[in-house]
Amino acid sequence: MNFGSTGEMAMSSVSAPLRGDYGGVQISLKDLADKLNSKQQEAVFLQWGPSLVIAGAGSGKTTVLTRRVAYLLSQLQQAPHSILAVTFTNKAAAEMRARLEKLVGTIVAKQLSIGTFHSICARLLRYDIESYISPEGFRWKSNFVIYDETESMSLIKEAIKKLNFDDKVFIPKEMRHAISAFKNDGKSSAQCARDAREYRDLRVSEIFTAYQQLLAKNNALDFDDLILTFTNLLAQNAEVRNKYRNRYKNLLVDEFQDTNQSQYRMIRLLSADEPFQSSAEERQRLWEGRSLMVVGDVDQSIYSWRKADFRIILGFQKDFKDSTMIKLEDNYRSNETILDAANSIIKNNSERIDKVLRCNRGKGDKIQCHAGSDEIDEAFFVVNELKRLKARGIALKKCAILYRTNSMSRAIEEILVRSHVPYTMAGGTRFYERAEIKDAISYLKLVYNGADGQAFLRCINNPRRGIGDTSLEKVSAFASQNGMTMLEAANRADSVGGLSAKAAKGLRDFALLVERWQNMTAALSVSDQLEMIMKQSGYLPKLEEEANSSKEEIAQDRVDNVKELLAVAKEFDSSADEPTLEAFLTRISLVSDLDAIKSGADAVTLMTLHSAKGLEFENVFLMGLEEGLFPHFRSFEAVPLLEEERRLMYVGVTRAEERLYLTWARRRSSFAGAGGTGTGNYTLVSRFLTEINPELLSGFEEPEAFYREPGVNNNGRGRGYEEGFGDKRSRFGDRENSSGGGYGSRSNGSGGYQEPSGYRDNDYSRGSGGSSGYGSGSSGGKYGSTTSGGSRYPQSNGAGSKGYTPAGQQRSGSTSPFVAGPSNSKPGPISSQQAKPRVLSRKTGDTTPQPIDPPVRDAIVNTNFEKLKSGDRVLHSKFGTGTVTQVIGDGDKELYQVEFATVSGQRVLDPRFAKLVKLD
DNA sequence: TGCCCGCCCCTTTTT
DNA sequence: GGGGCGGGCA
Repeated sequence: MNFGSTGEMAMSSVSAPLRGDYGGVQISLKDLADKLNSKQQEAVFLQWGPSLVIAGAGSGKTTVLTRRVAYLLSQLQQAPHSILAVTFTNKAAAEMRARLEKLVGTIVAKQLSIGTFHSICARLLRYDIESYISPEGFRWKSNFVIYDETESMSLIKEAIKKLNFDDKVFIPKEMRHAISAFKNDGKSSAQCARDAREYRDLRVSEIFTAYQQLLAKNNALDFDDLILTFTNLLAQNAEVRNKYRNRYKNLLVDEFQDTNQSQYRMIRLLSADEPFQSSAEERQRLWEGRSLMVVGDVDQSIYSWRKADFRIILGFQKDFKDSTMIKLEDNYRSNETILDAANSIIKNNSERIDKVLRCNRGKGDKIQCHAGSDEIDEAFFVVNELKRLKARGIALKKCAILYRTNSMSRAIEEILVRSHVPYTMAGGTRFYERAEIKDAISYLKLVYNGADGQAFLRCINNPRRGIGDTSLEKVSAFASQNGMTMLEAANRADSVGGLSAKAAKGLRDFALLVERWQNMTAALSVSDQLEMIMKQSGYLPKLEEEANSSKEEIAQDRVDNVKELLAVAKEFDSSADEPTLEAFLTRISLVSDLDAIKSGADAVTLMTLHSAKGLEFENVFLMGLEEGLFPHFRSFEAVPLLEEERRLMYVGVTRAEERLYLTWARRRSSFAGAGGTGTGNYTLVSRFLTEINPELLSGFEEPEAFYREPGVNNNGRGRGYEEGFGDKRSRFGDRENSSGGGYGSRSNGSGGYQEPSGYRDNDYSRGSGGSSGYGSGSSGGKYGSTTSGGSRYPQSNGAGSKGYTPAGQQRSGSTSPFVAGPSNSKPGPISSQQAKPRVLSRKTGDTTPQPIDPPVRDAIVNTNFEKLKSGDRVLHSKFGTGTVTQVIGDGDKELYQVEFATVSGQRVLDPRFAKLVKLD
């Protein structure tokens, strides 16, 4: 494949549509080309036909896409409704729309179809799904609902149960995953049944079929169905296919590297008749008046777990023979240091399109690295750097904290809250996943689609209507016997045998209530409906009563959340183009919390690396750079998985414009982290960090050297954290210079510290012994990797990583000058115990110079805990809320006596260690 | 029917 | 270490 050529410019000339069709957008070529480089211009000014734009990180991809749309409108005189732009997230869609509004005006922009694959498919299916019959013979009605993971999971369970399969053998979660994978590959259950060769495959296909049947029965689709169903519909129904083909003559697809087979098939079906076999002339005729532009970057493909397949992008030119390829390699986002780091990381991957990011900016600061002693310490480092940046006049909203897994947000959040640094977070406890929100939405879903059994079950006895599981089973059986929905069966509760009078009445009353709401749908706005339903159902009164009577604050939160949903509905009523219940439910089903990030307030942004794709920040903190966490231990199994992790690292690094911080914790106490079995595992720094040219880094040493730091660190940290970068750099530079011989004297001067490379060794052996650490050795174990022996590294990391060796193996312990350390630490066999005395010695006020871990925490904790006074209300992570009853001591040694409602008696807490958050 | 206890699994990443 | 779910008991 020749990725070097840029191909032909045009396939044909413009054929002008009727005047006015294109909304009268007039933008001159000069304006369209303004500030674009030649490659960008080339992409914007392409004529008809298919094209592939390889757009490196920060290469102005979104600008090209929006200008391209403007060009289609103004120069190729395309009608706004002929343009379909597909993005990967709702947020990206919103941003593209906003930028287009500025470019071509609100009225025209409103007529453009911009959205995610899911939202576009959901919208189009509303019109045409009734003409669709699935390969299994199932049908849906236009008022289908979209099932989220939980709802789809209960259907999976139901399917397994219905088939009398053992859910220990066919684990629902695995089944759901398998079915999702099939769907993303474009496979129906009928196809799976045909393809099945083994017993298990066949059973899985049966579960798949049963699941689809249940979905149809509930008139529901899951996320994957949205795309697959629409794609199948296009393939199946020529009339529908032609309708959309004639309408959407100009397709643009962003983040094309994250497209899966099902999505790609949809694009092909929409774009032009199979161009694969035809002659060049035929193809030219087919593409006359049509265009397709896909934009992507293989190096940023991070969704293979969702069956995204970046090989699609590699094969695009084969599938679309006449496609033009343009590479955008000029990066306008990051400084040279950051780009060099990004390039040095990604070059370790084998499967890529050759591409180099060229820098258009200055060198910039070195990348700041920091090893925290644990995740709290790591978080403190980040927060203190944030504060320092802020003090230098840098707005918090220009900063982002990125991490591999959502669970990592807890530590940093805690410190942010405690330090009064405002933040916004994507993900975490999701609003739409809260029980009360799902309850409220279920009521709406049931009103909208009476067939929705999941919604029915969620609402029927909530609030209590005296209808228990036994009664519901009878209703359910009656419903399926008579081909009814649960709601219909409830309406005929009298005919259902064996119900108590109370249950029967409850069911009937409920059915009537829902019916009444259904009749009022057309007359009321969404928010009015929701408000009415919440009141008349007794749901909101119940919550309010709980909030009033219960001492739990959570009860009040529930009320507030429902009111928040009401506010969302009100906002929707006033802003949506089509403020219908249907549109509201569709939107709610497809939003993610990523979309909710506010850009107004000055707050630091917290999100996962995945969520960060497509965004940019002046200052980026990348946390948790530890083997097992990032790269995640699940990726150790195979090279392609590891390469995806590396791409994720590449994405993270290239988010930064000016400053990049890379941090990790030498010990992580969360359950996850190093993939261990629980508390306090020692970690290894991520291999990705070692892949970066050391000259670009400040504060990073090869792992075995970490533990020689004490002398240096004491000096440095004695001066606290309120110093500039320059200081730090020189400090580390110092150490670099002295590496080789200077440690001996240094250690004497500082009292030294037990060389701990041994305990790391020891930690390994514990790890491989199976009790802790990752790669627990057992091949069948949940966390078992392909790791063998004492090495925690997979055997398969040959693909480009620089032969990284764990520190403990490189240096086997006793050659270090530190071994002959202070008298209070014994040389010789090193046990894991020795990790602990470091902390203990601190507490006893030992005057010997401190090892590296505690001073970090202390230096920061001392200066940052919040001064409390008697009467203050505080929140403790474990004991809940309480009131300060007494302040003991003063200054940095203040202790607080706190009375907690949940814990009998009072407790004296040291604010330096206890996590106390003042409640305002 | 509702509550409580104990167990199990969890922590990739998202539409 | 914790949350969610299921089973058993009041």
